[in-house]
Amino acid sequence: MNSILIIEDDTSILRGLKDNLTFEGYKVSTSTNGEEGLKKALHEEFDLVLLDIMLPGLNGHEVCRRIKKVKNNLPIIMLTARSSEIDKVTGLDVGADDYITKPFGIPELLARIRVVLRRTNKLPVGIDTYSFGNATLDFKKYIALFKNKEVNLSSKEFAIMKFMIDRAGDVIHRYDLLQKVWGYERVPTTRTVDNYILSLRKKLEDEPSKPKHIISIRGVGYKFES
Amino acid sequence: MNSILIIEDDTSILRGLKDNLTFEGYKVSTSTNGEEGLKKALHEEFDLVLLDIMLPGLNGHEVCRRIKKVKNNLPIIMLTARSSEIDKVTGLDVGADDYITKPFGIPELLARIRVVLRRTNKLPVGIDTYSFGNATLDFKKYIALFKNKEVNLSSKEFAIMKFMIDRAGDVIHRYDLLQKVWGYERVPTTRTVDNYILSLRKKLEDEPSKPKHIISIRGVGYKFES
DNA sequence: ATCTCATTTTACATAAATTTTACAAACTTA
DNA sequence: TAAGTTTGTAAAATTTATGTAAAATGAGAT
Repeated sequence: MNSILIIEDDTSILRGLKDNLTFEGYKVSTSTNGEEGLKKALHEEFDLVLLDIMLPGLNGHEVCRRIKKVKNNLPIIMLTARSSEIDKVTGLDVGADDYITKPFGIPELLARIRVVLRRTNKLPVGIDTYSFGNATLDFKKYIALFKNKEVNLSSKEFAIMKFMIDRAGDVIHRYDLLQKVWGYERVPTTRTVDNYILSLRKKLEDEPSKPKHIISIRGVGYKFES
Repeated sequence: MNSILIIEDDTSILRGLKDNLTFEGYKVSTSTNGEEGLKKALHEEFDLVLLDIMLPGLNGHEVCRRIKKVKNNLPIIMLTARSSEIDKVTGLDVGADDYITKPFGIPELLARIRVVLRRTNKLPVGIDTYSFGNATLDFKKYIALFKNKEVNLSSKEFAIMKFMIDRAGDVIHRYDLLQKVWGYERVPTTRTVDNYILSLRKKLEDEPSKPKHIISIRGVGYKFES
């Protein structure tokens, strides 16, 4: 069951959201002001935060920025009032994963929540090793085995594999990889990605030049298949 | 619910439009001048823009051009006072999807809106595979099957199929295909399109020379029919 | 400071996609 | 039917993306 934290000062909207999300099977926790919400987000464990931009005290942008500073991987969807001139660019700039404009329908919100959760999904809790072909990766101990022999993967290589394995079967755009693995600002030449792919293939594929798991989709990006 | 942005400086027309469209169930946002309208169009999410040509400051043509430059797929219907041929032509030239001449009746406007929205409708959210005849396309995984065997489609071929399938049943002008799939600047010989069509038929039709799904409309372009 | 390793950039080769060209076939129109 | 278009088709020519290795850069550790 996924847990969601809602930070929203309008109690009628808050109640509506909570009821709907609870009904959908999410574990919901709420907060009506920025400071408290931030504290909860940082100290408790959530899978997603719904964050209103207009908040008394600490505003949504600031809360978002501070959450992301500490918990970069905690996904955040911003709720913005339609009449306000807030543009989505600044919202996403601040690190939010998505935004939705009020008034919004619950189905739309649910859809976005599913997308974000899916996108940021981690390996099932408790399991932090993954095997494919002759390779086994332990994402907790940062140990990689190939044909039962330890091979050295850098932390970025682990990050890439994690990202791809979490989305096994989906085509991953080069751009997404750069955004999500390398971070926001950082935009190295896209060839960097290719070189990592090359290196990972060398380390984890039986025949690096005929990869079975780390596959190119020309014109788009790469795909991991177990 | 579809959202519409109206950019119109005459406040009485604006009010009338807004009321009518709201009543019809659209989510309506408005703007009375070019600059602001442009900003909204670019930074917020709309399904359609109604754009007056005569605007103080930035005129409608210019707004249209700039919107299309960034959001090529955001449909725009121009509202024009003069019914001169010139206006129509330059209006469509600038990238508008349709135009309507004042004074117009609300039923006519509604009809055009429906047409434009229908035309630009994408595959239903969450569904990213599509089947017809013996072919199945997965637009997310970039996998194409024909008679249950995987065939290789390039990313551009996928893009063309996506474009046509989204408009299934509509005749698609060669020119549109070039504009929308290839982008603005890029204008290869139209024979390029034909060659892609040829290639797609070979890959996805039972009898490539007697296509059942990817159909030619002489003098216009092509049409996809499931 | 020097060494080591991870990371990024550069450069070039190669494979694949894309575009152009050319001509045949089909259709339109007068 | 003949002339003029438009489309089908294959193959050649060109461009672009990716594979790949090696050099340059940077950040820590000794």
